[in-house]
Amino acid sequence: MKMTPMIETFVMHFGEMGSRWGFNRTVGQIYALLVITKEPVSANQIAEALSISRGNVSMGIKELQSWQLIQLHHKAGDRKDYYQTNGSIWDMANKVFEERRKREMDPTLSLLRDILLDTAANENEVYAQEKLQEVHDLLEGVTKWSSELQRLSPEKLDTLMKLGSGVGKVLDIKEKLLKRTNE
Amino acid sequence: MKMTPMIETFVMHFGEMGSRWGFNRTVGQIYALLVITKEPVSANQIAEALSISRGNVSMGIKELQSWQLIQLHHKAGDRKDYYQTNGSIWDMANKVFEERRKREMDPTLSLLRDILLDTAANENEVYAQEKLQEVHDLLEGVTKWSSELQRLSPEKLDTLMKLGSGVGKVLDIKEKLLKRTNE
DNA sequence: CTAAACTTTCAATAATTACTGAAACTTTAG
DNA sequence: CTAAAGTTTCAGTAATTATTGAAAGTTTAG
Repeated sequence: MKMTPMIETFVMHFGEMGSRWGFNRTVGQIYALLVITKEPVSANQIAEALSISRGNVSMGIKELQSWQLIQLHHKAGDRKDYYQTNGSIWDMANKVFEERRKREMDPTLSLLRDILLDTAANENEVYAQEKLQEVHDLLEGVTKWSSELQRLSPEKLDTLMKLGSGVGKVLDIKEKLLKRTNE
Repeated sequence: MKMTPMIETFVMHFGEMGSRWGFNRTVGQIYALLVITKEPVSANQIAEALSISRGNVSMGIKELQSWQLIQLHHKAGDRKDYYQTNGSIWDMANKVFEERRKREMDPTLSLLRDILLDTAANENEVYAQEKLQEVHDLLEGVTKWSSELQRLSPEKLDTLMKLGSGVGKVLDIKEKLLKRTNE
């Protein structure tokens, strides 16, 4: 499978960005290739298109499957495994976001909970615990908020996003309504 | 400067997480140390506490300054440079978030814009461009939304976070109000 | 201006992470 | 059951990234 220059540009760029998004270059390239290819692609085709080893493709696929970003697809009368992306771009963003939360926030949150159970041994630790409490509360807030946003329907999320900072006005309206109810 | 076990646990953990948050281990450790230390700390104290070279501390400090996460602080009659964290924990989260957006989304967004200006050379590229357009729109939406959220006052943001998925109901109310106005 | 006190830079090297490819394993057609 | 067609694993190696420490640079007291 040969990539056209346009497609190659994107695939290579996505590879470079991959490491910033929490996966390695190869994984990024494989995913990009699957996103912009309509037909399911075999592991050998991936290896050929990206000029990487078959073994590397296998590990990349495993990684993408663990992120639930790709799907296995079989063709009748063909023993090869074919792959394609799983879900819409929006689903992809959600998955990446959730996976990153798990890797980037959950371990810290858990450690902070443990530390905050300990009793401070001196004034330095008292100050430290205050700060750690703040970090904990922030992480917990973001975690809860993001998991609740994910429970929102895509349409609502879309409305919310389009609203942008206009959300401030909507919050004001809510405040007023609440006040009126309480009066 | 000697760290107590509690403080060391946190500092080391933050170092490990650092690489997942977009900076390296040393930078994470230095920042953690500054967060939980009330008094400004000198570069030499940092090197001693973390058992790393003076040069490495210098580079770490440079990095943290570029993220605008720490501040220089001078003590009267002392030529040494002392450092302390800049702003609240919430400010820190904002800075990290913005910095990551710059590194993780802006370059891709810019590349996608360029590619989308090209004319598709064949049917594969037509399909590819459709997908790239989706990715572009998603990234642009998130970018715009996050920059608008940052413009919101901390109190509003707090309200919004606490609201969680309840934001759905508020959006419904807004819809109804709009309808009434249009009738 | 000079030298002491401090900071930064960067080439060399250490540590980490990713990739290859051959061997082991799995599945299925015949 | 056997062999062919495919996939996965993993030890060795390549590539990348982080760290050290000595040298160069900067600032200021005297």
